[in-house]
Amino acid sequence: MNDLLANLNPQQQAAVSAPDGQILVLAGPGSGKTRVLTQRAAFLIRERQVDPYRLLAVTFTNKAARAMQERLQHSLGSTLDGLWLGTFHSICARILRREADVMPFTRDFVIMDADDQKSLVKMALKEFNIDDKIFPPASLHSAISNAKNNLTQAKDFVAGNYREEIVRRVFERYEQMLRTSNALDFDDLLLYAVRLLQENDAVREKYARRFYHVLVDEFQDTNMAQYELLQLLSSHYQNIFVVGDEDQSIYRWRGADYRNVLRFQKDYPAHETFLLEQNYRSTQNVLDAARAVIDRNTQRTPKSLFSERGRGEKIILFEAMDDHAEAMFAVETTRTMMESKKAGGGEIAIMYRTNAQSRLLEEAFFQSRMPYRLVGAQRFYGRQEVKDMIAYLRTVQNPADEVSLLRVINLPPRGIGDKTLEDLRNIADNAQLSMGSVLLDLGNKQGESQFWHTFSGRAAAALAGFGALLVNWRNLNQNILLPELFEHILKDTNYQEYIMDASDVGYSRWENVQELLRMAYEYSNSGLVEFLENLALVSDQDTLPEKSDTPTLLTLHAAKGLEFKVVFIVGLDEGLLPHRRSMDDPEEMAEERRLFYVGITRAKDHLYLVRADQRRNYGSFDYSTPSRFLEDIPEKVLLRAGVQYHRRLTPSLQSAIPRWTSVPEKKSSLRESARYSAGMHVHHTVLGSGIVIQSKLQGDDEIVTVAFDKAGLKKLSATIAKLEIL
DNA sequence: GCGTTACATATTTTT
DNA sequence: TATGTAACGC
Repeated sequence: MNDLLANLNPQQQAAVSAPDGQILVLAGPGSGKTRVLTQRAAFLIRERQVDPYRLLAVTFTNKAARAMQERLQHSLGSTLDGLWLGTFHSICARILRREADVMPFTRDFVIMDADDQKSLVKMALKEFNIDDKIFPPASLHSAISNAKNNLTQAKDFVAGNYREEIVRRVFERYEQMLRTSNALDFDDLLLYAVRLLQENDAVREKYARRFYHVLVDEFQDTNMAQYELLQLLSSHYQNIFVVGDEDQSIYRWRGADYRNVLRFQKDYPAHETFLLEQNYRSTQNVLDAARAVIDRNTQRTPKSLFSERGRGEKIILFEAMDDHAEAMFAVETTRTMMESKKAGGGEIAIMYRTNAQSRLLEEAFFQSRMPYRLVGAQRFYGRQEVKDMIAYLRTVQNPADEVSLLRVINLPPRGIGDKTLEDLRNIADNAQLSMGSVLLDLGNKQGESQFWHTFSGRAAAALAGFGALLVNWRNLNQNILLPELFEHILKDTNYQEYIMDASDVGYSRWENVQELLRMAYEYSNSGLVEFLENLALVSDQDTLPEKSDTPTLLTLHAAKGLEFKVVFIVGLDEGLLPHRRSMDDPEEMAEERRLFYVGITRAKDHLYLVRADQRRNYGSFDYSTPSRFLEDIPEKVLLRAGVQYHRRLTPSLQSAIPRWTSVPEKKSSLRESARYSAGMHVHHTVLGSGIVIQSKLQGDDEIVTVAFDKAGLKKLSATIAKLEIL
């Protein structure tokens, strides 16, 4: 019967075939977590004859949802008709659109993204004349978001001090603006869904009786609203299967609370816990380091990860002279590994704490003339031109959406300035209508509109002109396919002309617009509502090229869920990792530790931990000290290299540490006679001064790689080139 | 409405 | 340091 269980270890099998009820699977990194979740779904469908229709599977990312869908299809080969599988947000959006009748918005509500949310907060601040220096919009928004994640609505928000009173007022106005715009923000999707299920017995029963089994991925990252949602949806049958790892919770700042794992255990005394401790990814050395780091966190379920892959290579701890040398080391070592076929480019990743750190790495790649892939940063959906077009589409779907309307109403410039907008705003307010409704009225009736004469002649004409466009697009939307509507908008607005200036920036902008248009073609069969929802709920992460043969640069956050044969973690200095902003809060410090843990456990075979003794901060050069996390890694799994000042270590310890070295993987051929070592400052009569990146012995010669200040990177033979050690 | 300049600001960003 | 944004002047 059980080819479903065939390739699973006993722990995994037990979890997959666990009885009904509440099941908690705590799965270490690389222990086959996703596999267990997928097989559990397959098992329920095939072995327990659960109709897919009665199954709900929830993930955090679209990527994870898609992966699960594909695997499930693969292992069942049958149809998954009726199965609900999606992200928390998409599932909530689905429920809310279905039940919109009883909600304070209509079925075709739009979803506000992070930028829109920020705009709304700014608009509220402006209205209230609040100084955005004293109350930064970002901090107010995060206060609002936190409240919502904890299921507090504006009307329930109680202010305990002056600051909170400001928050309360902005919150209220923000909420009002969302309502009049017929819009929900990300947090609302969860919040309203939970409220609906809590307050409306009929609706709750409908869903709870449908979902015989609920399955959840990345459970440690759930916030309070998500936890409640799961409880409500599984409230009838109480069959809930959650998979997670407290040690990989790195989204606390977004409301994620790994203590939901503890709450689960408390809320469901009859639950069963399964621990997945066998790691199929990393060598034992990597796991030992990871464990040493994470063991210092409390409030977690102790796990002892083990691997049958053997000890493996030691972990290289490279201390560079400065941040340039750090980048150079990572890139040069990458090159060496690729050239010697130790690893393909696609199997190598360089990870860092902050996006800003990618710059030096990119420069180093550029200098070495090597291609690389940068994850994150350039966000397609964040591009001005993409946002413009989305705003047009959103205005067509929902003219009440003020953020979008204001974005496009004078774009390209069509003579609707601030003064006109102010009038429009007042007239709309007086008539108790949205600005969009007034525009539509003007567009429809032109001079006959009751509003026409409330504006000056020019303004009325300009507004009516745009209103007419909007009316037309809305009609088109009823009658033609989405991509055609899109093309009409482009044509009517001369948008191409507007963004296509002579520069190549203009051209790439136009390309982005066309890419969006291509995506619209894929929605020919569904429509505008679906297209917009997807744009809001699908991130750039999902559009990343899956496979590549070039090394990857990415933040530690972006690395979660991935694995690479070779991993570099750079910037292992106090202030960077752990980040300086986490210093005064133990919870945040614990999260920095988990972040490091996540990074370490991405490595299959080779792990390089890299830091720099001196790095450029904003303006100035600063000395830095090694990350405190490095101290926890047992010396026996480490191989140290690079310059070592060890200001933090006692003299006795210093002598215990081998002082050396050169390129680690060549250590067998290393001889005492190596004159140069990484980090040394050297001078060459022709090439000038520079820093030694690496040095390896080759026969009787020594090949030294030097990064020259002016001449760039050179490989030199020590017997021929005269290199003076400074 | 647009381009310039001065100025503040600099963590992570699943949806 | 460098980057993005706000305010200013044309």
